[in-house]
Amino acid sequence: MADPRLTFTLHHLVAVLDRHADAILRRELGMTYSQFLFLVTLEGAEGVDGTTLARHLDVSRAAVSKRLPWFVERALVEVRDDPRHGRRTRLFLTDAGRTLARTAADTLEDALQAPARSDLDVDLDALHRDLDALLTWLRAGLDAGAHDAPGADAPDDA
Amino acid sequence: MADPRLTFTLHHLVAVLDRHADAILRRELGMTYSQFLFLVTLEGAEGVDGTTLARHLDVSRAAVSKRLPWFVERALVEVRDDPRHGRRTRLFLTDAGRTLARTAADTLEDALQAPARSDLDVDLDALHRDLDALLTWLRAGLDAGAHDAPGADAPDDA
DNA sequence: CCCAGAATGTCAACTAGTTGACATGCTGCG
DNA sequence: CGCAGCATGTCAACTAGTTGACATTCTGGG
Repeated sequence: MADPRLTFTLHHLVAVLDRHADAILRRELGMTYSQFLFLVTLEGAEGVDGTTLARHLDVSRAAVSKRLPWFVERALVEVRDDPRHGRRTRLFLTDAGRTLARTAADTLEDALQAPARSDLDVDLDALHRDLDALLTWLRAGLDAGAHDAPGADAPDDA
Repeated sequence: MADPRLTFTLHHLVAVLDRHADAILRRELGMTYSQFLFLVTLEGAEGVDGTTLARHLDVSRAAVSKRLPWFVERALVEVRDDPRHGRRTRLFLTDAGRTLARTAADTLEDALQAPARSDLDVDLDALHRDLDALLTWLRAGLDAGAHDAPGADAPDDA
């Protein structure tokens, strides 16, 4: 990374994508990109507790704890007590939450990915495979070389 | 993006890269990844004013304004008045700042990119080309389709 | 020349995350 | 059983950004 351009391109790309997705969702659905991420992530892991959702979102437990009331007030997410564990809660999408997550996903699909697949001369699937390989390699390297570097752990989903 | 996995992989990859780079720099040089970004970005644009540096960093003017004293106190960055413009300042790396930026870049190179090039079965240059193409396409699409979506502007460097 | 308007750096108030501490509940070893 | 230890959710304090407002400085068209 003495030549850090690949990393820079990645950062830039993510920033532009996020901004664009955020603008679309705000305009079309009055929601934020990170609200979308929250809902979609939960959709893919329904019934998990807060700790697990935090791990899926790559965010702290406290962050999830602070954001939850917003979704509950709007009846997008339901928090149920775990009957087997007084401390733990289980999180579910309501029907409205699921519908919103899917509508948002479709909106982004139509606005971004579909156009990209049709007019861009890049094989997105191959690209995705390479990025995945890179990610996997990185994680392996981290676990191996990092005696003192903590970072995220618990290979539970990815 | 009804199938948002490419975006997710990108986010994940960037997060892992940043965490790893941050850990390395903290351990080896007692500095933060975002401090490194600040220095490297300035190295590539020496003499710019705060507004321009903010644009290069993809961050607000206020953010640069708040961070500058930290670098100046440590004699890594020098702020000179622009003789032609009483309000504007021009920003330069000191020798120490330049040295630190380069050491940090080399450290990351050794720890990440070099190993990746040697044991990873991914063509990083091709990957970079594809990401660049995607980024370029995205930006073009934004400028074209976004009547109301503001976003960043001023095609000045990238 | 002059003044409307834009650009610059900074400030205050806010936002969404972090870490570390805590009370509480569960688990398993003796 | 009992209790040491871990996991869970939440809180307070902090961090690094944001936006919007501001004073100040420059610029350009009458």
